[in-house]
Amino acid sequence: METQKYCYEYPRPAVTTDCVIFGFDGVDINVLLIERGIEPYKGKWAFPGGFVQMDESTEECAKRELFEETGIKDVFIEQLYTFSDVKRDPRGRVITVAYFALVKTSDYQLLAGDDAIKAQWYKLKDIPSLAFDHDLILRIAHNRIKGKIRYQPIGFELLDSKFTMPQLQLLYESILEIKFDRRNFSNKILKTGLLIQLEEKVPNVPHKAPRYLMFNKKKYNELQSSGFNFEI
Amino acid sequence: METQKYCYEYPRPAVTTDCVIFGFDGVDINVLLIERGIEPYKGKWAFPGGFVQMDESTEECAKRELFEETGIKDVFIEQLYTFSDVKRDPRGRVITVAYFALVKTSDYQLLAGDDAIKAQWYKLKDIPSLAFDHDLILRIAHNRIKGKIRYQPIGFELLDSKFTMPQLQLLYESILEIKFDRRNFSNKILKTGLLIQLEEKVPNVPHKAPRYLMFNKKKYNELQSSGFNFEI
DNA sequence: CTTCATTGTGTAAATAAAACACATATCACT
DNA sequence: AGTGATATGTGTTTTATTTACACAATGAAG
Repeated sequence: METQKYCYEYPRPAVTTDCVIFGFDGVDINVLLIERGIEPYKGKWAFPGGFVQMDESTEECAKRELFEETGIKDVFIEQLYTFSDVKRDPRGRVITVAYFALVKTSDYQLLAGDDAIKAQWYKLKDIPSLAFDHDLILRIAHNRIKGKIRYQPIGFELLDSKFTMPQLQLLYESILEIKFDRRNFSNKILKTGLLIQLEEKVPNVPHKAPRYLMFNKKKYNELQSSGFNFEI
Repeated sequence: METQKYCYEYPRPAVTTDCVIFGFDGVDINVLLIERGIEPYKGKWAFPGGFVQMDESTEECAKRELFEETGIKDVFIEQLYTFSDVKRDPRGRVITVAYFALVKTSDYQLLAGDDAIKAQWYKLKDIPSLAFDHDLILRIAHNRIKGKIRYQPIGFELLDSKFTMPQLQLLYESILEIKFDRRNFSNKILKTGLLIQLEEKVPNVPHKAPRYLMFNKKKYNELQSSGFNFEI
């Protein structure tokens, strides 16, 4: 065929990347999905992603596709897992290297929806059945951030620079899907010495107002380089 | 060219797998390496691995190549990481999915060395500089087993089915590169209920003989399915 | 000035981890 | 047979961490 111009001695699988972007909106954990405009799985939702080019690493590919399909850039992504089931893509042999990230939804503006590609945040608990093996990928990605958030203070980056203890607790609870005792959670977090307590309080609430807190990133970096380990 | 018979509309990277097999010989941690017989890196040592075929997953490929190059089979391997640097292979664009495993060297017989391919165990501390980016892959794999051994009882599988408490402690200490208090280590391990204590003792030692122990795999599976978490 | 909802700050009890001591088994040597 | 050297088996005590739990204080609404 005329268009089949890249030829090799042995057959090669196609290689794609996919991005599982978790976004916290202050209340819920969301996942960034794309509505597929073409077959296979036309009309179904899937993770942003696409084919790896010859001059880019898989990580660069994941970031590029994420930007092209959703308008989101400058995200710190991490490799999740490589999915290589022979039958995972009906188009043929496709291996995908999946990446994940955890961001604050308000930091990013999604592409307008009138495009061929429609990008949208879905609440984690409302995710529909996805294209390809993306249900599996999502489950593995969610497990990964559950493990990660307990040992790295990534949680703080999902809130505004000023936040409250109840907000922080809600965030941890919604990712880990467990409940903490309010008093124990507060004690444990404060004991790390990584939070700066401001005098300012949340205005206009019909009850005792919580104080604002800030994450002490400088202190965290110091502690980290002296062998300290964060843990919730 | 006549042999270039697999053609695609867009260029595709080649996909390979590599296996980092750690082997415990009762004293040291070893790594299984292959001496390369052809360019590039001819004469250098590298991990067993090779090109993914169209009818196999990357995991199946890793196991197949491991068997073909070393004679080792029936190993439980786990995915480590996918390396995709554009320049990581001088032959062209090659993405590799790396796997790792931790085994007992005495369980496996390596292929005879008169073959084109020479497979050999190297002590972890005596590893030479490796082909491709395999130094990097090794470093990442070693960090992974350090983390893994604390949360999964993989250590037990590196010893004979009958082993002693001092042997087990030595194994943990050599992988983790830390020392445990003999009595606390023993208490903690026994408290899990995962060890069966035999009456039989080690013969011909010039001191009080330790009893043999066995790992209670059945009980571990039961506990695991009811949500128990192993931790050292 | 009372009510409601929610925050701030503990303390006591339970559990887990770390530090520590003595009796015992086996071989080698006298 | 007795003694010494070496390493195991089995605790207890002390310390630190985690969990459970209670009451006073704040700010808006009625």
